Amino acid sequence: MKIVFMGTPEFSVPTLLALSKHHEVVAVITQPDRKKGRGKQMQAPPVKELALELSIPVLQPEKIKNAEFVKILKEIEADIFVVVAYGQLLSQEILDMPRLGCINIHASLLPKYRGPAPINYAILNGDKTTGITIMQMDLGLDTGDILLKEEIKIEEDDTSETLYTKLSGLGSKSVITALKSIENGSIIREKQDDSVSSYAPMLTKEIGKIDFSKTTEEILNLIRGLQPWPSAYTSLNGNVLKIFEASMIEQSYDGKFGEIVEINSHGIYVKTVNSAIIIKELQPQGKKRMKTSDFLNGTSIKLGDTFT
RNA sequence: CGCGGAGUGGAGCAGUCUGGUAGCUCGUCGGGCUCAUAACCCGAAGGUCGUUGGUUCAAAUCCGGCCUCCGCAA
Repeated sequence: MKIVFMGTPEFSVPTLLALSKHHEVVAVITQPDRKKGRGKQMQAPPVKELALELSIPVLQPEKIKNAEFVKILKEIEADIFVVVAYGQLLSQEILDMPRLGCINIHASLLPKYRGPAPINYAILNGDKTTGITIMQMDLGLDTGDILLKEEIKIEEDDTSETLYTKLSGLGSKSVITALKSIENGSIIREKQDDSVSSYAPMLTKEIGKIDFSKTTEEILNLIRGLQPWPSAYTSLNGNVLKIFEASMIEQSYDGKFGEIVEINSHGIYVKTVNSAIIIKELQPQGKKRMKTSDFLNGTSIKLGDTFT
């Protein structure tokens, strides 16, 4: 099939790669290069880099709804648009443009976790499974008819980072399957049940602040669910510490919430409402991410110090 | 030119203000102790102090350029 691909971040990359092997990708539409990072360096989206490697024409409209650009899109005369984390909303005019409409990969089992941060919220809420959904796009935000769903287990040691990779790979396989069914007419469209839908809003820095008066499980989910950004964080003696890896211990301790109740070769034990978390990997302000044992070699913290 | 922190043996840090023998904790290697150990004791190796110019009798330390890493903000 003749496909126009729309996507931007790393998540979209495996799908573009898979499509390029099975179909004719005639154009890649991605967000414009943006200033990123500390300096002001312009950076190309990951999808653009792959597209250039594959010698597929890249288009980067500031606004895809722009009349001028819509005209260009139309002239391409694609069979279908495949959209994966593109970052701009499409108009009805664009949705209607290709013969087979537009399909989208979403990283949750819709109608659960519509919106921009489905992977993170699956972990934050302690879900045991999640998955990806291929849907026929409509004007709403992730409200289109479901074409295909694939479920995947969330492992104990999964973080939003590892899940991101898994789901992005799964999505790239599923979209090929879905396209096959679309092509031979065997696809079945299923309406979403709005009454059980939920929304996963954009992440903010603020939600990463660890509240040690919560349970150990909740805190560990926070740590796992916000990687690699925005990260769970706390502070000690006025310095911000990001926490990257921690585990639980089933034992209750005396002391204030957030107090260091034990330090040993396993890590730093911090009291929570029901037990303690053991911090194993962290990152002090201005420093690199490091193992707790390394951190302890150069810092003088002691029992009774409290994270706030 | 967005704000700020940092580059010192393999790791994490101190020393830099107030130039003058390179230090701490851990790891590594050798030996000892122990039923045994990630524990303890003794000893050893390992660093052109990011790079490059300058100031000086003398620079990790003071001054200038460059490179790299990171936090914040976007």
